Amino acid sequence: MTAASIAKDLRAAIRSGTYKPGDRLPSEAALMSNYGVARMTARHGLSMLKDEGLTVTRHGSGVFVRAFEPIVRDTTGAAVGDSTVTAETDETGAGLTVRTLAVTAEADPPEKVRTTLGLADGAKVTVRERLHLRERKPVLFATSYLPASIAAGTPIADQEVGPGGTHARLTEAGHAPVRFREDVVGRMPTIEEIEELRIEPGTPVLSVTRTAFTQDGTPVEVSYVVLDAGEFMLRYDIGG
Amino acid sequence: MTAASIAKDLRAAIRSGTYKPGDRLPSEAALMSNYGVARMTARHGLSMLKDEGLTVTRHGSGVFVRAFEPIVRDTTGAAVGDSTVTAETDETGAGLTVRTLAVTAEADPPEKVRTTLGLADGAKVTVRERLHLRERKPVLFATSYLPASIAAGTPIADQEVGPGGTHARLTEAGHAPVRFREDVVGRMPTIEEIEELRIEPGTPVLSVTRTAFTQDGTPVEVSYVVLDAGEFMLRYDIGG
DNA sequence: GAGTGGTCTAGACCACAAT
DNA sequence: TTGTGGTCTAGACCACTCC
Repeated sequence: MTAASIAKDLRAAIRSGTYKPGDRLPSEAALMSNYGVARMTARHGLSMLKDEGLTVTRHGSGVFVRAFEPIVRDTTGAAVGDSTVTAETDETGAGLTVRTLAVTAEADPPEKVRTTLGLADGAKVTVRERLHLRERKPVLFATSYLPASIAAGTPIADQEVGPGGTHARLTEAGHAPVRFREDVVGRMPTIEEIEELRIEPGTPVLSVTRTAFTQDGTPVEVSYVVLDAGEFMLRYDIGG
Repeated sequence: MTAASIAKDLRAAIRSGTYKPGDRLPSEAALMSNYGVARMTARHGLSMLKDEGLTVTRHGSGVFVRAFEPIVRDTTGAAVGDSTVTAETDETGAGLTVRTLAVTAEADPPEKVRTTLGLADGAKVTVRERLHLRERKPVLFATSYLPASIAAGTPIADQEVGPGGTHARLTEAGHAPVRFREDVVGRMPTIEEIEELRIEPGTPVLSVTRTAFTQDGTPVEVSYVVLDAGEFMLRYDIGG
């Protein structure tokens, strides 16, 4: 019962404000003597808080109370900042930087993508991979798939899509996306995501599958977006 | 490095399908002899998988690969099933049961609620607390606040709100909600949420703050919804 | 160098599950 | 009763941070 009770005490202290975001918690050695327990027990108590996302540990330095100052991502997929911003721009109002990692003009789609886009066997897709950074820390990773029959040969298949992003290019090509579906799940990150987004232990990710449709209901883009849940709030405005 | 490598091996085996959802992983004793490590090391390797949400442990029985068969919750807040369903009904198409835990006709609002609803100091709110269950397992907890000036004296302040739920009653009272905002964050559950929703270790929650507005932009309801992320997918259809 | 967290060992006792 | 996971002890060595 002791590891759990250490966690309970510290949790209560954090909630009550005894320890504020950024503050250092007692060291393992301190907990050992305060509670008269073995080191592994003190450690286990602290690790519970880490698993709950309440704390972050810094090797050689200490255990600190975590803060949450989310980036608000609105319905359009843009981060909400000072002014209206669009996705795919270099700098959003929320201090986000977008880095285009890779663009492939023609690739074989994963089966899931092929069926979502309603493509024939053997049809190719254009793939865009992007990483969003907040003050140099990666916070969002997105992979978009578009039918190569639409995207190849347009700026969508280039490293730089130009002003307005892929949606502007799609519109110019007569495939204006007007309807979107976002499916959101929360889960713990994979090892790859932990490395890619440098995710703190105890932090889940939000996994968003976004599909864009034209007026006649044809899907023109499917995107898989993984967001560090410690950095984001998703905002959906419905109706009006 | 051994605990991590045990986790790595098992993770790879799960991903490759060697162990399928529901399968039992090797016991701690088996891992000890297979890898020639101490028990705590084998345990640590297994606990990593648990923290990643890949496995569930059953005391006295074993460690099992986890499944994910999400309930789809659509934009209206209803679970998507066989037919069109509405929130607040007893049985939704997805086999969800709604239990109304408590209804308070007049209560003092938390400060956050008071400002969101734009209430004067001292104004009261009607509070509704509901729990959704999937085959007896609680999966969603919701607390709704409405201005008592609107809700008190109507069926909204009763245990049973009647057909169509609170929104139908609000509409009848001339406060039809037509616009909604949902703010979604992912995080690890609190201890209370773990108990209330019986959440598996390594499972985050989705925390949704839902605000309903009338035609003239007046907020008429704010709801705080906590969903077991191991059970739900949120679906947002935008535009059209 | 002193203090911090990260990992591992070898053993103990307890609680729960299946039989 | 046997095998499983849950918890704890007491000690070791390592890696990182800060002074």
